[in-house]
Amino acid sequence: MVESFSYMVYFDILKKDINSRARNGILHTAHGNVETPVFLPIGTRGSVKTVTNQELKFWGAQMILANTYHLWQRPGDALIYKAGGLHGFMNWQGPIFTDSGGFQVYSLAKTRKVMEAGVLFQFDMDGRQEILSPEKSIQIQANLGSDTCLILDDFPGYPFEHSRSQASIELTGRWAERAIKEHLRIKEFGEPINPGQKLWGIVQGASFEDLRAASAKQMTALGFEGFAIGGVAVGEPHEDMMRAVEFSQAELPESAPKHLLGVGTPYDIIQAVARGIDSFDCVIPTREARHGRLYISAKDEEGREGYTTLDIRLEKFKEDFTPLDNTCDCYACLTHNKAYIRHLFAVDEPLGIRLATMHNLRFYLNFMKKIRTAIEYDFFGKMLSEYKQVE
RNA sequence: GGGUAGGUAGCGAAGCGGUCAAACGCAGGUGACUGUAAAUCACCCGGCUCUAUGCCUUCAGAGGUUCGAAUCCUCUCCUGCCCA
Repeated sequence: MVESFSYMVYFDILKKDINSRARNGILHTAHGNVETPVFLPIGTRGSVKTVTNQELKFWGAQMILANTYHLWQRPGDALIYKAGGLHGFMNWQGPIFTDSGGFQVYSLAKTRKVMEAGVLFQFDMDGRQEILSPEKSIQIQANLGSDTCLILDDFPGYPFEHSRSQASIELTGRWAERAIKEHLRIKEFGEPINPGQKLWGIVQGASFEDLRAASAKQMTALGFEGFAIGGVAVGEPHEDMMRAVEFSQAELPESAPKHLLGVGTPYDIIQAVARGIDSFDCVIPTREARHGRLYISAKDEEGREGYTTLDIRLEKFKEDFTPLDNTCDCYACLTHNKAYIRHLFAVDEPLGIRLATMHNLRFYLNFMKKIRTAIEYDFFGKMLSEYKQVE
């Protein structure tokens, strides 16, 4: 877009790890700074399920992710625009990242049709059909006023096939050009709610080196202000995901901020940080919390720090009056014990999933803080080599 | 003492002559969940094993009828309710 554009304008790299591509940075947005590497809790429909903005902020959430497709369907971007954009509507003062609806092209594959013009969706709420085009996605995101928005993209599920993935990067590339034009048109002639909104490109190409490289080069050439790596965490092995990250990031500007879409487990995250990823979003901590799965710190036989999970619904916790995680400083751990939280799940008390959600989010947010600290004080290499899921 | 309704897998509860190891719910268990159609979903839940259109032991107990019984008959035990 702008030839002289410098990522330094809004992304500062403060520190680089000596032994890996991990780095600490600050992303400057119209709604404040974000320390990276960062994890974005997901608030698909304008709410991080069961939790308040005040709580999120208190626990250390810096930026949240919302969804174009779902907010478009209900309550509609026109209404959100009137409310002062998503920031005003949900009264979240911090930065917001919006997904383009591209993920729904994948997750709602049964009820949509991909065409060159865009994607024809049949809304699950009322059955009406609408086309989400690359331009439409940008218009909606402009009305939402997110700080970082994404191009509409297309990607296949797993297992990967070269020809299908090639078609996806080509289509995504054509859509990317249309998205940029629309983004610039709105900035120049429209009345965007957030003039500081940045549009990021998305690299696709599954785990194929040539496709990831081609896609990354194309996105870079198009001059995006940041890059997301997509099409991962669709069922492929962890190693394939890391290959996708490596192949993509190898052809992206080092100084640009990079987001890994939809990832992941703590292990996926730390491995991706080591490969140069600056931000993440994932439903794991929130969704799994509602399903009773809690992430807690744990050490292996050798005393190395990692994490494990537990299912709080199990009968074995019926009389366990100890905290979920005695190294955790979340409200749930400081105030309640396993037996009580298990009871709340057993009788379907909403407080159960709320406590579980706050714990998992706090766990993830603390985990990212540990990563930032490790990079800052030069022990990221040690942390990286030791941190994994222990049974 | 008389009458009446019942006794089914851990619990509740269907079934009322074959297609019944027995619906369904709960409890219990296992597994999923990665840019949220997910406070959800799948599977297991008498025993054995080659996990199967397989075998064994079950529907209070005993004994019958029948080719065949959780289902019908007789007696016994137990429980709720009503009458004395």
